[in-house]
Amino acid sequence: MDTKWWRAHLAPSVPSSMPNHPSKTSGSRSESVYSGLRRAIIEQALMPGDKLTEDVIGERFGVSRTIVRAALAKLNAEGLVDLQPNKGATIAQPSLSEAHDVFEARMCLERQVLARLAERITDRDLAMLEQHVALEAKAGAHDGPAAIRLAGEFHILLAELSGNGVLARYVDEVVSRCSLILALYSRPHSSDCSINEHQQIVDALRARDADRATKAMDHHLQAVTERALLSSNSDKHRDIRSILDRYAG
Amino acid sequence: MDTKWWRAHLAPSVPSSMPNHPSKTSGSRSESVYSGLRRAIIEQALMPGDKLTEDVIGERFGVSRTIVRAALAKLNAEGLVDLQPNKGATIAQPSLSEAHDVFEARMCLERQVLARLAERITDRDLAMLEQHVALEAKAGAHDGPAAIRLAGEFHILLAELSGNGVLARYVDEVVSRCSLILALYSRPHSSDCSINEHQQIVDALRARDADRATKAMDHHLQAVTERALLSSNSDKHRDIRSILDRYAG
DNA sequence: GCATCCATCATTGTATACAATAGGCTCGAT
DNA sequence: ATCGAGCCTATTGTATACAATGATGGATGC
Repeated sequence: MDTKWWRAHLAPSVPSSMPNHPSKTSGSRSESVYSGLRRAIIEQALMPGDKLTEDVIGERFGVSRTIVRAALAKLNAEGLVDLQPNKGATIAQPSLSEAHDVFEARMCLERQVLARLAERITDRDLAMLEQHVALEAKAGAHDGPAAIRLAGEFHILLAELSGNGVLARYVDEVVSRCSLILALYSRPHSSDCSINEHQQIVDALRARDADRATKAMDHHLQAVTERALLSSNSDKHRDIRSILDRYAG
Repeated sequence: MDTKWWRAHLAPSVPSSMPNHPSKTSGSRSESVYSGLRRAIIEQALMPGDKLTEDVIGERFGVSRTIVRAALAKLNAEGLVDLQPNKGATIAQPSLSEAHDVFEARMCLERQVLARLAERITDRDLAMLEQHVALEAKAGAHDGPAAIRLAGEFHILLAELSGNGVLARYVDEVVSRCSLILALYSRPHSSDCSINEHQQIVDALRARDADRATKAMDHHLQAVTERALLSSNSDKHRDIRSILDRYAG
């Protein structure tokens, strides 16, 4: 709890590589905290229910609470973080009902994405998708947290290639929230099956077969949804610090 | 430019009536600024391109820049406000391409809403819708800025009645952004036609006719979309202060 | 032993100070 | 008059101080 910690941490400049979304809260600092936390959540390093104390996060990322606060607000807007007045932030714990809503919205959005893609997809796009699936396969082998993230990013990539930025943003959001839902309700699944299903979607798109692609997607999401089971972690006081260090880069 | 203005303004407590979304940035203060600005934007009192200076807003709402900043960040996340680093916030000016994306997403989402509603709508829900349409008709008569807002709120109400919170949030967002788009690209339309079309949608829902409802909605949105024309307001330096006062309550 | 109350502490909410940046403006030179 | 260099001011970015709120734990009474 020593004060004046940052002076030491502050690198002279942090030129964050690539602003993921067009929307930015402000400078690159809160963005960096935001994306760090986001990644930690999506890779399930931070688990639903974990307390996100502003001071702790600020300490680990080398910024003041002001910045952390902005990042948390953004994560809250996305539904990844619960923010209770005067009690602070925790990783969101979607109820089963919310989970259902998210999946339904996701289905609806991704159908539209595929409909667009089946019409306008280019060979270059297909190449990118193939490459991504390959990446998934490789990461999936040694089942790192990266595999979880990559599985989601496949869908985000699809949405981005659709060319509709609004759709892309929403898909990004629902996919992220699905990570949370799986963390809460699913057994530690091997995502091998996912990869296979992703490949099928790409194949259908290559054939410009909107119908088959949609079917494949429906089946895929159905499979993911049905992994919703029991489970509930409740370590009252997990120490986040060491985890945050891994994501503060 | 006198400092220490707020002491005078600060009411002892501001028990904001109803938190629109479950997501809250923090306390009720930023919420109040947020919703005030939002309403001003949606009612087209604030126009695309208008500069939103933190100090000015803070002064009018009787809060510090900290609070204003949180509100602006949230509006930015919703796509209603552009936030450029070191240059501040302006009301968003969606490009035609963005406008198209928004409308496409909106169509997709609202179809899903209608599909759900056609199955599960109750008589009580229908009554609420009827009541709302009546309200629209009344407000539309003397064409206040409220009419614009109410037209949008019809769609938001539909989404909320659908029972899917995620869907509702997204519909809320795209509908709001449509206000901006209309402000930019449409002639000052009388929304009488809208009301009529809204009534048709309600009628279709009463008959539990998903198909007819969807058709009506498609037609309705089509009509709205096609009002996209020319126009561009560019008062370089509009004075926002008097407008803000009307929304600071 | 168990519940209750109060003191203490940890944490959040908010205003504000200070630094950095951007844009405008004056002034002089061409 | 037009252009550019350099100050000047308005505004944003960020850390921090202080207040308020909620949790925690220990002493007290039953």
